[in-house]
Amino acid sequence: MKTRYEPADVEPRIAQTWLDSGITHPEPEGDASENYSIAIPPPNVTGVLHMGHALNNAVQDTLIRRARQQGKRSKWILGTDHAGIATQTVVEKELKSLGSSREEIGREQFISRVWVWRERYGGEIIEQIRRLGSSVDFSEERFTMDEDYARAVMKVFVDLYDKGYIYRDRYLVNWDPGSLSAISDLEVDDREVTDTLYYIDYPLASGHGAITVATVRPETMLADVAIAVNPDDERYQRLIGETAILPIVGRKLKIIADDYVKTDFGTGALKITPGHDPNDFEIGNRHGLPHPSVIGEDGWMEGEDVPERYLGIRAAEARDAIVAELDGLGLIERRESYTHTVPFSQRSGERIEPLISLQWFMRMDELARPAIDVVKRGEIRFHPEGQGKVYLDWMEKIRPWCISRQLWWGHQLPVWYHDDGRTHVAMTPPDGPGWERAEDVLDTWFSSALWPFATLGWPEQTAELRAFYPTDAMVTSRDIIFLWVARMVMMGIEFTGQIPFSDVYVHSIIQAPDGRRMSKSLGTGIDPRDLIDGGPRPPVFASAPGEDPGEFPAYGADAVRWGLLAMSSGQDVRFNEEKVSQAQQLNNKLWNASRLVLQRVDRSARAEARPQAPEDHWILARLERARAAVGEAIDSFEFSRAALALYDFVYGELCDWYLELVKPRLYDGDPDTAATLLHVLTETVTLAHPLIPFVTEEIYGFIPGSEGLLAGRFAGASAAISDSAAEDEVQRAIAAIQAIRTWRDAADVKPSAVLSARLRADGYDQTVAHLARLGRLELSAADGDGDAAAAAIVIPGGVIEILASGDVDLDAATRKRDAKRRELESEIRRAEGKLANKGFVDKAPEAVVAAERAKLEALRAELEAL
RNA sequence: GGGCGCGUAGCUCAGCGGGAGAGCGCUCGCUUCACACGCGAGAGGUCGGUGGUUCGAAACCACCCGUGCCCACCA
Repeated sequence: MKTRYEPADVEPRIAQTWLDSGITHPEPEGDASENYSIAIPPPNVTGVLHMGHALNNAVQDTLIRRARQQGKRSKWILGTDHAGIATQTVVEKELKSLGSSREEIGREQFISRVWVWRERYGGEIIEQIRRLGSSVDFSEERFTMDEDYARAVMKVFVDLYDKGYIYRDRYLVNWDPGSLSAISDLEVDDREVTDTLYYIDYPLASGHGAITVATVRPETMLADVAIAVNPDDERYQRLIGETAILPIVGRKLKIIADDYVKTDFGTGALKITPGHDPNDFEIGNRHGLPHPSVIGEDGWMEGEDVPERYLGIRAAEARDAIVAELDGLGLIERRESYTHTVPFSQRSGERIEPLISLQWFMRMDELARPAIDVVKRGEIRFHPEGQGKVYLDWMEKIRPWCISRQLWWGHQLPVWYHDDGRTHVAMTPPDGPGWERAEDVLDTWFSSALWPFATLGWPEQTAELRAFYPTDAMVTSRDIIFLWVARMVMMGIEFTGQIPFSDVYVHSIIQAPDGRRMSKSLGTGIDPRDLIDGGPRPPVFASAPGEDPGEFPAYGADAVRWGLLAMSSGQDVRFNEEKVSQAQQLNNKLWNASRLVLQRVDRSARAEARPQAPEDHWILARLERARAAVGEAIDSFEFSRAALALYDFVYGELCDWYLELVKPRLYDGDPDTAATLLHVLTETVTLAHPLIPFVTEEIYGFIPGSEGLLAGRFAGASAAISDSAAEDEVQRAIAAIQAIRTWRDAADVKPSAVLSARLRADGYDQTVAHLARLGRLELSAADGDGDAAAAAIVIPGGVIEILASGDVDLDAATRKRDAKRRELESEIRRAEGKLANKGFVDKAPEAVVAAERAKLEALRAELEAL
């Protein structure tokens, strides 16, 4: 065993061992109530691992390993998502670089090309997941485009259509001119844009004056169908019901009244263009207005309402031309610069063009109702709780979902249209001539919504489905609660009659160290692999702009996992490398603590708790507390608490004190000590294993008598071991040793100097040797006589008298004693004041008052001893 | 416009009704036979502000200031 733990030497080997052992593949036996399962949020096949995945995986692996330790059949369902737009875009780019395009090679060719691409690169992310140590069931990998999965998707579509949830309609959609597809509200980002707000006069039909409207999109005026004002707006009362003339086109526009119109914005008069604006679309519907269109799906002007001179030019050009024409007519009253937010496509980055389009929609309100109830009733719990409210708020006002996409890569709709206008929706094509299959595919999230059960073989009633559905936890980040989590709940209930999972853990989004989002293009993104195996730090780590940020050391997957868990909380957090480094040190510490034990115990020794001394009882009690603390933290999804509780135990109790106290007996080769140490070591790596699986597995392999893999080791429930007398004694000894060290430092005593001293204190019967060794004292019995004390160190229950020695700076020691006295006096005053307060004594709980009294007594005794 | 958070040591954060904590950084000391990715000791905070509840507030309430995110249809 090396003096340093080298994760790069260990982790890949251990990962392979786990893979070969089969422990991650449970047999599909029993039912879901006794088993444990998690469905992984399927990464995109185009994906590479990012920090979000790393944290997401760390959390799930911690949960699944803990469940496995508790003896449950535990399955972590693995798979990837076909990710419609993202994947199509990547392959299209590749085609473009070859000088071709999807249009050129045609749909069939294109799709087979995507499959080839997927074969080649789709496995990379799986490889990366393995490198993280994630104990997913690698033997069964799902893909949302697999045949079985596709069948489930088709069945769901057909069923929902038959039930009347899915329908086809002309509706205003978010049209993405970049991907040439409709997209859902959730795939849209708002960005701030500065536009020109034009005030345009629309002459009144009466010939008396004009009504002025404000718009940032004059080109859409060709599709205006009305002008709306607020019914309470006194300025326009008399005009309601009148008619205005649409400039350029000459169409008559009725002036209508609608509450939507704000009186304090623009002119208070709003041109109504239902074909190109979501609000106008709603207003138009309320008033039974038509919704003509003047902009096509490609962003060019088209339609019967477009004058010939504007046909076939881009909307942006049309805007300039129309503004020029209006200027010529003297109808533009004024212009204003106007900054507002407008929607952009998340994928293509293009500005959304709201268009009337014939699309497939899904009515959500009825499906939402039971999905709301299960959260309200607490059958599905969100962690942190607040996220449940976010979910409920969204569900309460859910809107129809546009599920068709004008893409090629995805689940093609099981829909056929006939020349004569008939529509056939079924799992199988219709008979006879004249039918053609719908070209559209489904929104990727439609298939993702079936993930927890379609991955287990649904709609077949498979053994896997029985054993592992419903799953237990869903681990995800906030940004896909609506896109994914909500839809899984709705579909799960609708098609299986059961909730798909009982706990939703919403983890942090890891931000760059400077608080910006992590992104490659910003230079803020971190590739977890660079953290694990070593690699360049991104520019954001530079101490000054332009400076070389250097390289990450090879921290290893354990360190990255522990670091991320320690960082994470209920809210977004900034990445800080120190936590990863802290984890590296923890791993190294555990490694070296193991070396201490393993190099000194006999190979025939076996782990068994055989406590002899007070510190043995103490560490066994502390171990149980740590097990309880870590376990409870994991069970309540408080991972940073779990990580830090482990750290505190390993450093603050095991290494700093127990190993130091036990060394003499260990060096003596005492068999009881060896057995107890092996027991403590085994239980420590077991308790740490869900958080840092690699290093603990490696250590476990070196423990004499260890059997099988730690990853498969059963960790029983915490036993109630406690020995308060021993615990008190050791705590007292620790405090005493610390006091001695502090005193020595203040008195300028060389660390190597051994001082003669007398112990005049009670309660150290079994720990006096520890005081002497770790305090570097030559202790003689307190017989009252002997040399005069040169100084006194206050320890719990008495003092240690230091006899005169050239090693002691008496002045410094005196200063130290005086400082201590002042500190004690001040604390005594505080305690006395508190106890003199009638309110405190009368109203505070008795235990609190008693504790305060005891504290005062102890303080007085200490002062007295000085 | 609604909603959810957050402001605690130089930095990143924990604590969430009874004597201010961790890691890193900083200072001093130490080749102590597991570990210098180490060991020991120490400095450093009017817990964003104001008011209130309470015997007692960093914690609970109100308001204010600062800050982050999510949702939403002001042209």
